[in-house]
Amino acid sequence: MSFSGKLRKHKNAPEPTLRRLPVYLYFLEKVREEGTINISAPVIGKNLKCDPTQVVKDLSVTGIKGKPRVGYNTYELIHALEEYLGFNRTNEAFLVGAGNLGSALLAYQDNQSLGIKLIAAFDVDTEIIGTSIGSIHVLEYNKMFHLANRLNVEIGVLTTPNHVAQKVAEDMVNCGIKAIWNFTSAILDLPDNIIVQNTSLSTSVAVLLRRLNDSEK
Amino acid sequence: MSFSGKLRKHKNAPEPTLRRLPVYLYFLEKVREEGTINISAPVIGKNLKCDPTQVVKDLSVTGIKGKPRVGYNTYELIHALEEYLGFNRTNEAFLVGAGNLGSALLAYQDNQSLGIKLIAAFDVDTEIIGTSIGSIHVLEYNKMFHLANRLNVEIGVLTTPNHVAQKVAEDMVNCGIKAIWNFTSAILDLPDNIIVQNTSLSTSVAVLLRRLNDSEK
DNA sequence: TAGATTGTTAATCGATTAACAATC
DNA sequence: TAGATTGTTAATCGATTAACAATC
Repeated sequence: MSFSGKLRKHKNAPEPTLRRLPVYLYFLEKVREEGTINISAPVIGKNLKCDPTQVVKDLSVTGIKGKPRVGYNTYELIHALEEYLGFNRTNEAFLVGAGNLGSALLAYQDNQSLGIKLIAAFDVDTEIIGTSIGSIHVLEYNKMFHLANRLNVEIGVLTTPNHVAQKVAEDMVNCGIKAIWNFTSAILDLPDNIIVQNTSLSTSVAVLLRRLNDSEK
Repeated sequence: MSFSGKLRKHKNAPEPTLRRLPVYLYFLEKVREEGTINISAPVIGKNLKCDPTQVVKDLSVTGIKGKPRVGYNTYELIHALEEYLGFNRTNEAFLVGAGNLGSALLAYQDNQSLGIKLIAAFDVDTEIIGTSIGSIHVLEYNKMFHLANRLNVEIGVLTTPNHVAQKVAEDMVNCGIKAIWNFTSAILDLPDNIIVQNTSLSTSVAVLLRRLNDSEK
């Protein structure tokens, strides 16, 4: 048995659980707006069409306690989820590649929170450098290196064409970026301590098509 | 033991496997361009940083056979993966909500295949109705019902604001759409036979932030 | 033939589900 | 008090990993 020096505030959630937590959070925010003060796992499960036992288990990772017969306090639960997921911190990020997908993300966050805050966008296309998307200016790519020194940005969003993705990712790492949200199909080869979160659209399509084909026997 | 009438051509892959298959496919296409004729699971594993045993198991769902000492024929494997994933069929789809994210998807598919083909886009905003994004015209939302009768579209892509998502999804179902690729945060309540593939951006962010926080002890 | 790789079967690991005691 | 719900522990289910025989 080992004692890791600093006490863990939260339990470590398995990834499937982690992926469900933002869904609960969105649902709870909707429910709070309707003025609901307490909500139970069975009610959450009914709305989200999932097993109430699993809801209880998932929510337990936040450390929040519910009351038998009553359920959880909506406000407390939202707060605990935001804290657990890190959504209440600023999480500033750079975006590289202000093309279609990139500008969609930039515009998106004006209306709805992503969980991270894009504070600057970079591109090499002189046609879009200097323009603004949402409230963010698109800057010359080379400016990234200079800006990275001043601001202490740890997250990079990669929405470039596939063929430059590896190079840009390496540049991001040199700028001190620790985690890359990769929307390209490129397979990034980076130091082990760098976190790469791949979000390929094909993955979702693959799952959708398969379920569709299976349903048609 | 039951005999299900029609012989299954392929094995049923677990979802984690399914999610990895497009990654193999992308890598193999890159490798084919370089002229590689045969490729083994250990080589794939080394490049994609995953376990060679798992590669073998994953690829086996396609039914393709490799040769000991040699590996798999690149071309055959790509073909089998495309077939298994359904990427070689047209998979025509409607998109509703030609805002930021919607237009990004429309423009995206001009450069790179999504695995599905968006053939029409609909919106209610008179400012964008009549415009073209990529090679697709944005049509008046009400036209969807008429067009759905003529074309036999089974897939709907939902990129509307959250508050209209449920209504649009119901309309899609009434148009005969069987599978919905949902980019909104809305929790859709639809008949059980309708396939809903949720692709929420927050989910990815949640996983990324957690891994980042964990890495910082 | 020797050695590398496939492919299958068994063992392990982890997540989900079920059962039940605690409690409000 | 009775009943509903939490929360924990055990059982099940499924995916990953390991072991090894088959084979080119």
